[in-house]
Amino acid sequence: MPELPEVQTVINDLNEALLPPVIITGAAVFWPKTVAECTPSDFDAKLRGRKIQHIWRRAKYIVIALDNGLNIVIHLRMTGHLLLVKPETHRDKHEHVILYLADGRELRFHDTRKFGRFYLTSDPDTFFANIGPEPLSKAFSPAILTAMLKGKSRKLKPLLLDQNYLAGLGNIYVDEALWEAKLHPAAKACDVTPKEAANLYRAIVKVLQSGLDNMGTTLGTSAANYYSVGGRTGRNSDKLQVFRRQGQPCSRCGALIEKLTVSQRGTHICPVCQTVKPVVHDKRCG
DNA sequence: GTCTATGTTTGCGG
DNA sequence: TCCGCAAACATAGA
Repeated sequence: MPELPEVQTVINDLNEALLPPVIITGAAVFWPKTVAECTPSDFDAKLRGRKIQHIWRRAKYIVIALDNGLNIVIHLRMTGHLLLVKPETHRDKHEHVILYLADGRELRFHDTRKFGRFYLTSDPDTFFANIGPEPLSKAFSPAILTAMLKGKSRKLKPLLLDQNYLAGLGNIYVDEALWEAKLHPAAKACDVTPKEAANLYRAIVKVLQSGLDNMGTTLGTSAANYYSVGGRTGRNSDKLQVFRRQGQPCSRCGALIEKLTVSQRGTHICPVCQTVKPVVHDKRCG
């Protein structure tokens, strides 16, 4: 569910809500698989008494830095949410982890599908060693994207979804960025010209920035959908041009948006704006 | 009731 | 290298 803008919104809300720095007095785990490679009692023992220094993001991971160099790394996967609540709040059956805070509040992890994971690491650099560049950082540019696409025979959609290539994009923002750049999700990476790559770069930055500006994309109203700490929903669904808009007109050309499957993922395109590029090379790239 | 799809990631086999 | 498929789970919607 959450992609870069949603994860960043959660982090922004947490950083605001957890000032001044607060101490974790204990932890409870109700679904052990949520806490990877650590038993519930180990998890509690390692976090007890630690002060939360600050919270930051890498790709779709939330990193909670503690005062002893340990970091809680959280991936929300499809349906994970973090909630900051008063202790008397009834614990929902989908709340699988609770961090007890010294000021009385509780940071709870709610995850209907139980795909979300907590990790503990003292070495974030190693933990994130294989993750691709952050699209909104200086580590990413039109020239870098052009170089990344070069020689790759994969289709654009699975390439952009691959966190080891580029960090933070998921199904929504990939579809939106490809529409924005007028590129077909099934086009081969190596067929993208440098000029098109520059357009794609700008499109990625634009759709992510729109998501951030609107505090994320919330698609429905059920608990399985994205909302930030405190239950706030994002407003970016109003800005979507193709995602789950099949049958509706393209805002650029009026053609009806179509839904297809590319690399086993539901994919939304304007069939007129996003034409499939002809195969330039016979076999491979470069 | 039944069947399908789901915003993520990983691992397997061809 | 790349792709298709399955799995980890639960629920909403048709």
